[in-house]
Amino acid sequence: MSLVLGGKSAGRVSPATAQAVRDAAERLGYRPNLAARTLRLGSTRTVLLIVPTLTAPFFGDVYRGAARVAAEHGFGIVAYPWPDDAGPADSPFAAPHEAIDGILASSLAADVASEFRDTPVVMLDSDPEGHGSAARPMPAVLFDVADGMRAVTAHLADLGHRRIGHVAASIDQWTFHARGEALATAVRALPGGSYTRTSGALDVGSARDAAGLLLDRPDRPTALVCDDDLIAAGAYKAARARGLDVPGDVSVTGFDDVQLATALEPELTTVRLPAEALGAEGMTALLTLLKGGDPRPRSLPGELIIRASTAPPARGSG
Amino acid sequence: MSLVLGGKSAGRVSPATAQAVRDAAERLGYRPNLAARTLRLGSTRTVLLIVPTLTAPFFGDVYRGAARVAAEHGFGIVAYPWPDDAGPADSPFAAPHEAIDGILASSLAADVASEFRDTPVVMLDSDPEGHGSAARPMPAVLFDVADGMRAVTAHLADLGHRRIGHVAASIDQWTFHARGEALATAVRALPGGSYTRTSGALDVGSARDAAGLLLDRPDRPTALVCDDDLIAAGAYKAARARGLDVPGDVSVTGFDDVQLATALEPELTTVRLPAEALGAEGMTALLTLLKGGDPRPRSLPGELIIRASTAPPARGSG
DNA sequence: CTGTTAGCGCCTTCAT
DNA sequence: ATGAAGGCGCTAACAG
Repeated sequence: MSLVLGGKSAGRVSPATAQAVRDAAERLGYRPNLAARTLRLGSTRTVLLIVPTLTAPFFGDVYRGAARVAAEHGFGIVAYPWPDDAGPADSPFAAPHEAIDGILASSLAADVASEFRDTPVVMLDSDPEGHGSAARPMPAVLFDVADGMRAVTAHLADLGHRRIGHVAASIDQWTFHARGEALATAVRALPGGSYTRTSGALDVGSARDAAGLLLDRPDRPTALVCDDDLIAAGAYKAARARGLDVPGDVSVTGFDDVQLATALEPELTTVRLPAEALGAEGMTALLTLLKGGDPRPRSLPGELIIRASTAPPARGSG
Repeated sequence: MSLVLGGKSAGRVSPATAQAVRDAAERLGYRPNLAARTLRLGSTRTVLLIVPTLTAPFFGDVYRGAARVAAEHGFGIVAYPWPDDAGPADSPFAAPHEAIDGILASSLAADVASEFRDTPVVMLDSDPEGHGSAARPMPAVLFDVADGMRAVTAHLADLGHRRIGHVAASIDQWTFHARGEALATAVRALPGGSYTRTSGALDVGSARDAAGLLLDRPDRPTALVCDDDLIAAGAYKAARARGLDVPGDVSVTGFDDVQLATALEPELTTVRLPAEALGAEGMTALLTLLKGGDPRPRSLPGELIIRASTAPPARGSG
C-alpha cells in the first residue's frame, strides 16, 4: 500500500501506482504520524539545542547553522533556553529526554553537562572537560577565544598600549574563563606589559562599577579589554562619568560583535565570532556521534573588527 | 503491573504493592516511553513557541512565562526561531506539525499565520485578524502598544514638545503598524501637534539614516519617537553626527526597554513591555483553546520608563 | 516484484 | 482488586 510514501518504492511499485498513491495522499491531506514512526524506529530524528537565555544574541545564528545541516540529514531542531540562574539542580528534562536523539549544549555553565549522561551531547562554546564526579571529556566545538584575545592584545600593543585592564564577567562559563586566561597570558608576554583585572555580573551597571575600579587606580590602564560587548558599554559609562574620552583617554574593546557594538558611540572594536558556523559544525559533530563515530574537536577562529573605540594612548600616560 | 506509574493506582492496587513497583522502576532506571504514550493518546502535551530571530531580546522572558504555566498543566514547550526574512513560502513545518498540540506564535509577520490552519494557535503580539484568502480572527494576546505610545506622547507633550518625528521600522508586523497608528493619532490630537515620519530597516545604520532625514528638515522635530530601542540608538547617532545634543536639542524615545536602553548614553526613555506575562497569558489562552474553549482577547499594558533622553525642547525651537 | 503481518510501548476496556 | 488483551500508525521482515 502506502509504502510508496516511504520513498522505498524504487523498484517495488510501478511508477504509475506510486503516483496515484501520492495523489490520493495529497488529496486526502494525509500526513505520516510522527509518534508511530518514532515508536517503531526508536529514534526521533530531533535534536535539542540548549542555549543560555542571557547570551541570547547569538542564539539565532547558532540555530540557523545547526538547522541547516540538520535538515540536510532529515533532522529537526528544537531550542531550549536554559534558565541562566539555574545550576544542574532543577533539570527541566521531564519530557525532552525521551523525545530527542541528541543534544547541542551551547555556552553552558561548567557543571550542568553532567545532566545528560545518557544522551549523546556535543558541547558548543563550553567546557569540553567533564566536571563533577566522573570527569570525562565530551565532544565539543569551540570558538578560538584565545586567538581572539591575542588579536586584541596585539592590536592594542601596536597602538602603544602596555597597561591593560581586564573587565571580566564573573560568570562560570568556559568561554569567559578562556578569555581571561588568554588575555592575561598575552599581556604578560608583552615587553613592559601590565595586566590588572576586575569583574562583575553581565549587566551594564555591574560592568560600569567594575570598570570604574580600574579607572580609579593611580596607575590607570590606558586600555580596557572587556569580556563582552555589553560589559564594554558599561566601561564607556565609567569612562564618561570620570570625564575620560573613549578612545582619547582610554581605549575600550569588546567581544562577540553583537548589534550593540555598532549602536554604541564610538563604535566598538571587538571580536566577531562565527556563530552560524558553530551551530553547523556542532550539528555535524553530533551526527558523527550518533553514527557511532568520534568527532574530532574543532575550534573556530574569530575575527578582530577594528572600529572607533581604540586609539594610541594619550601622551604621558603610556 | 505497571499501571501504578500512571498514578491510577488509587483504589486499585494496594499501597504496598504500588510502592514496591515504584522502587523497582526506580532501581531499573525505568522511563515511560514518550512515543508510545503519544501514539496511544494522540496528543503530545507539547506546544511550539515561534519567535522571530530578530526581535529576540524578549524571547527568553516570553518563553519563561509560557513554560511556567505550561509546566503547571503537564505541558512542555519547545522554541522555534522563525527566520526573519521568510514569508510563508518556505514553511519548515515538516516535522513539528504532527509533533505538537498547539502553537504560540509571537510577533509574526501579518500573513504567516495562515500556515497553521489545522493546528490550534494563539497569536502573541501579532495581528489577530486573519489575512489571506480566508480571513478569520484568531485568538491573541497583545501588548497594549497604543497605550504605550499615548504615554510617550503625553510625556513629551508635558515637556512642551509639539513637533514630533516618528522613526518607524519598515517591518510588516502588527506591533509596528499599531505603534505607528497610535502615535500619529495621539500627536495629531495634540493642540498644535505636528507628526512627521520616516522609516527604515531594523538595524542601527538604517535607523541613523532614517532619523537623519527628519533632523535635516527645516522644521526639524524637537522629539524623535522611535519604534524600538535599537532604532533609538540610530537616532542618537544621527543627532550626534549633526552636532545635536540628546536631550538638549532633540529628545529621543525608544520602545521595548531591552538591555540596550541602559547601555546607551544618555540612558533611554522607553516603554517596558511585560514579556513574561505575554508568554504566560498566551499559554493560558492556548490551554483554554485546547480544551475547546474560546479564550477572550487580552491586551497587556506597558510601562513608560522615563530616563535621561527626554527633556524640554530648547527655547526658540519649540 | 507486490501484498500481508508482526510488533514497537503504552493506555483503556473488559474479564476475572 | 487485579490481570489480560486490543489497538494507536508505522516500518521491516516475510510470504506469495
